[in-house]
Amino acid sequence: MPVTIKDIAKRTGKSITTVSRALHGYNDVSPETRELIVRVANEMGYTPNLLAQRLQKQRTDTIGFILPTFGPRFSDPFFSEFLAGIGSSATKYGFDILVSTQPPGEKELEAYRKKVTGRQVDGFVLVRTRCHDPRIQYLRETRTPFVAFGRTEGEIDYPYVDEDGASGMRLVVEHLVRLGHQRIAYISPPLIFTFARDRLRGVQETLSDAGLTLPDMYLVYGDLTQRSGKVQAQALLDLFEPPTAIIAGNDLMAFGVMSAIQERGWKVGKDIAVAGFDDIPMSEATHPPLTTVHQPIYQIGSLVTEILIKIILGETPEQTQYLMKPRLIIRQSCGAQSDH
Amino acid sequence: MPVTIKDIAKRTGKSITTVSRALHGYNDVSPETRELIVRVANEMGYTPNLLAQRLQKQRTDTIGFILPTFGPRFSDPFFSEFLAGIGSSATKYGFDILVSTQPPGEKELEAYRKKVTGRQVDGFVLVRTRCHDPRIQYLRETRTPFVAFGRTEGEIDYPYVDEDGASGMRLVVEHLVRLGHQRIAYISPPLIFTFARDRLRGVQETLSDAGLTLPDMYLVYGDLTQRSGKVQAQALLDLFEPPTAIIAGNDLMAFGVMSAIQERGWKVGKDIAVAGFDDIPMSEATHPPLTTVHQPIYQIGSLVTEILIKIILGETPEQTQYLMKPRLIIRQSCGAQSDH
DNA sequence: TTGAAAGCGCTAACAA
DNA sequence: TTGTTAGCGCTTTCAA
Repeated sequence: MPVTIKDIAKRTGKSITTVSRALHGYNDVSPETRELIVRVANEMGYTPNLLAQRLQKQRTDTIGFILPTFGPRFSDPFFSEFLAGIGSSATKYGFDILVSTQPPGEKELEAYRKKVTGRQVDGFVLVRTRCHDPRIQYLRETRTPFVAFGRTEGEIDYPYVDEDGASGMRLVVEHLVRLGHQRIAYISPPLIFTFARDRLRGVQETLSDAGLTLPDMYLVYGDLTQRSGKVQAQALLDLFEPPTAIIAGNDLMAFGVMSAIQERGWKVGKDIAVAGFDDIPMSEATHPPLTTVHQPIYQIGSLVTEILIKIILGETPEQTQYLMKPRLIIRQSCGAQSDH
Repeated sequence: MPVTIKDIAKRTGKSITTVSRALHGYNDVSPETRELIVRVANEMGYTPNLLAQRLQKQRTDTIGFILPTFGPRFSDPFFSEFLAGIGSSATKYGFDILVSTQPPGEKELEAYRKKVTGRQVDGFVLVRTRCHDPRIQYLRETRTPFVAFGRTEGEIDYPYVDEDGASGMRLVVEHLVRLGHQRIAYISPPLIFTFARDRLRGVQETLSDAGLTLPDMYLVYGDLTQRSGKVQAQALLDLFEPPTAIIAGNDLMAFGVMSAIQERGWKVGKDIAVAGFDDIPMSEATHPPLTTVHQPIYQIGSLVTEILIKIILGETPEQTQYLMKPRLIIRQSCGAQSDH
């Protein structure tokens, strides 16, 4: 049986109230009493029942995070790293993380609703925002605190952290153009995601600034997995006039592109250039190492969570919308030598 | 303000008790009363306060999972997939998952203790068990339900699911020996992990059964990351008599090995064979696709959680210790053609 | 400086 | 079939 303040009260001959106050370090308890109570509490191995504490306080010190899983082979390294980032801030502020898994769709909102109305969490961290995101709408309506990694379309005002995907792609395209590429293809993630539209826009605009275009046959779509990157790349390579460079909307797909190329006996970075986006740890260990746009996922997870917690605590964060400037990591997959 | 049963009681003119009973579908409530209460509850948008419910029930319907993070670039895809597996079972039984992050070490046990004594969780899912695992000792002492993915050393009896790593490595080594390899090197994960010892044992025993050995210079250690796989492989390739095959203790390190080989202009699967362990999704998309041992991470996560929940619910699972038989996935990184 | 008492929202034993 | 009452473990007003 776990120790309660009642047990401590009995043991010390003090009242429950006094015990509670002593344990919280209030100054309306005599030093001797406090000393006694604290000592006994330690001896008995007391730790507060957080459920009771929270019921009383009407605050859970818990943030919610719902993983958008897509079935068994769901292993985007993104989420491990992001979760680690959330965890670092949560721990720092003594918050817990309540995680559940739920594929986007009908029942998704239900999962959020249950946690909100069940008063299980004080707020949410959102990822993979969509252009029209029902989650954001719902959380705003219910005035539930949340911070998102990613933006939506339209003029809705809410706290977010995002990386400027358009600028990121600008760096990539400019790099390729500088290397002399004219026929550049792009494998885009599904356009329901806002980041996908941003990145596509970045590709198109930069291409057009350089006097080039992204013809329809060079624009294909993948589902963010390596497998789809490979499949789409195969189609691109089968074209009568295949591209000389392929940009993938994320690193995972870029890996697929590389293996499609290598399967034909061609050399990545020599016969054909490949670039990705995200700079997941694995991208420096591929052959050749992947040129990509760095995205500090851990730091973003950590920042998002910190903002959220401040909002929950009623502090007003000095800034609630961050648009991070991306950085191009030049490795060897585009043929250029690394700069450092 | 959220709706409580008190509000419903007031509105319907019934007592709090009756409302509670009607909402739970007890049969000692008249049909009309029940119908009325349920209707009003829906109208008012009632959902129970889970905190209160749990405080009363003395059960949290929550399982704990502590991620062993190792700093910013923590993105082992293993955890995403495993967590998705946990989530699938948890959702099925209406359980929540409380996640926190904590690197192994001094404060690790503290993290478990806080959740246990704070009565925040009903039990734990453990991963990456170590040969002598303080977490298991602690949870057993406090009689906290838990199920582990992985075993420990010694004769401690507890519920676990594990894959037979020794048999897995046997399949790999036999495959390589069959292909004619005599000089086989092995990059082992840190031996504090039980799975690392199992896999090493499997390599050594099978080698010795085949009349071969694993000389000291062919046994090196990595930390499970691609980077370390690469570094260790470079050392192996620099040997006066380099191995003709390199087995990595996990897929991530195997990727590192492949890129070390390719960096020298050699061909994986032709000049030198490479094998991994885990069969993470990415391993079929590398170039060449990686021969490895399949580990159904999602299913294991799901099974572990299901067993745990049954234990928590007081049911006696028919079986609490699973040792899964591994399956070799032959792709092209060892030079053999895929079977299917 | 201390304690009695109320209440957070809920469940359940008991009585009516 | 229904309501009264107590209590889960805690915090906090209020009065002493």
